[in-house]
Amino acid sequence: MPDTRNPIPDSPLSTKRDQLVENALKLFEQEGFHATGIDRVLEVAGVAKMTLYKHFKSKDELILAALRLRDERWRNSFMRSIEKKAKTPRGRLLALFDFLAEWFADCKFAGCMFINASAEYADHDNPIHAAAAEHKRLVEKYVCELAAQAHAPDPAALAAQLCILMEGAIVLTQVCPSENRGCAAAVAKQAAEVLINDALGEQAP
Amino acid sequence: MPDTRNPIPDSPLSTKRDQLVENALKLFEQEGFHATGIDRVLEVAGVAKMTLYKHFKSKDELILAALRLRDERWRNSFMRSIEKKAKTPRGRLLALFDFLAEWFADCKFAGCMFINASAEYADHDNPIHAAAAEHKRLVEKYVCELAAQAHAPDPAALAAQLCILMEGAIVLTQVCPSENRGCAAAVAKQAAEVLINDALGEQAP
DNA sequence: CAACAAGTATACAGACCTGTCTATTCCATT
DNA sequence: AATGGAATAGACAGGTCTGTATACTTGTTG
Repeated sequence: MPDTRNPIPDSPLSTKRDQLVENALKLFEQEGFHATGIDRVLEVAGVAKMTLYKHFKSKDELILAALRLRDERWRNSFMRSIEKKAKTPRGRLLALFDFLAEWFADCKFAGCMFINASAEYADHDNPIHAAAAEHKRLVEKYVCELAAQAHAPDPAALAAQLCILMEGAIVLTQVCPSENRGCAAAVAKQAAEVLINDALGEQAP
Repeated sequence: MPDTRNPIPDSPLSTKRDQLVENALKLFEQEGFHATGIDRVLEVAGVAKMTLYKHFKSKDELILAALRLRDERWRNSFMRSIEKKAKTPRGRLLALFDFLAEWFADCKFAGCMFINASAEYADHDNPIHAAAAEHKRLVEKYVCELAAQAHAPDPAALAAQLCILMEGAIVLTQVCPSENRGCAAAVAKQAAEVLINDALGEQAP
């Protein structure tokens, strides 16, 4: 089998498949899933249609690949950022919301791709919707681990509360981008502080 | 001008226009906006295509009409329910989440139509997106009034926190419908209790 | 009865969509 | 030089979408 990768092996766009997923990800995020046609993806990626259908069975498969890439990247960036921002478990629970603030400040912020996917593919049995649910589950699992490290008496309960705050901040920033909405992350962080104090006790370790 | 309304005047479906908006509302909510074609709406509503385009300039206008109806109905039901559930301002702030729990329990719950609209029409200048933002603004305004009646020192801040909790519960219930997700409203209510106590002081009036 | 407003049925234009097919080119390895 | 895998361009099928045009029916009002 010949090496068909481009001159820089292991570079992010080393294969046609990667180019497709990469550009599909951007377009689906910015424009939506139904609103982004296959032809638009091909045009932006600079790839022929037959190449797409050699790598993916259908548009839905491409969407799933884009969501998988997004999930992997987002959670990696999320966890690395949190762990860099604070060293104590309690500090990290608060840092969740600093991460959100930075994300929202990106001028290309277009909401959470997984929430958007759930909205467009409402059927819960749809693999796309299922992928979105799995992403949220994994995020909550990580937050739950942080809560456990902070010795919360009921880590799952605290994690559930904090995740609800996170999702709420994401949604309000997406729906109401202007107004005083830039501060949704800050508001959520203040609320989180109260909830964390309530769960862990005021004296922070 | 002749009275072309059906025999029962002021009934919910007294005009063809009402039939269109009513059925469009249901379909857009259950299936999504892009995924619901005009023809499907016409079929379900039992109305001819020309009639639709006599009443609405475009599909987007129909979507806007459906969203306006939804906003009016949802907020009415929301406010009436809250005010029935509790008599004290503090109790009403908590009752927000009982309303959500009932909403989520509906087997046809398909998330918040306005969040979904924002996802499908990402451009903030799009009138559909703007209508969604306005809806959220009005909801928050109402919550803010409740917070003021409860004598919160900073009603806007408390309302912002509670609204973030509400949106988070809505989104998580939509994205992760199964699992232990039915309890998102209950988790949010517990968090709200802590936040309300923190804002108002423990002794409830 | 005549006029008119509202709605209907149906066909159609034109665009766009996903997915398939074919014939060709490129290029690395053998 | 020959082989064969990967990608290409481009046409195309078959469907769906929005929106328009036309001709017809119905029922009410004056």
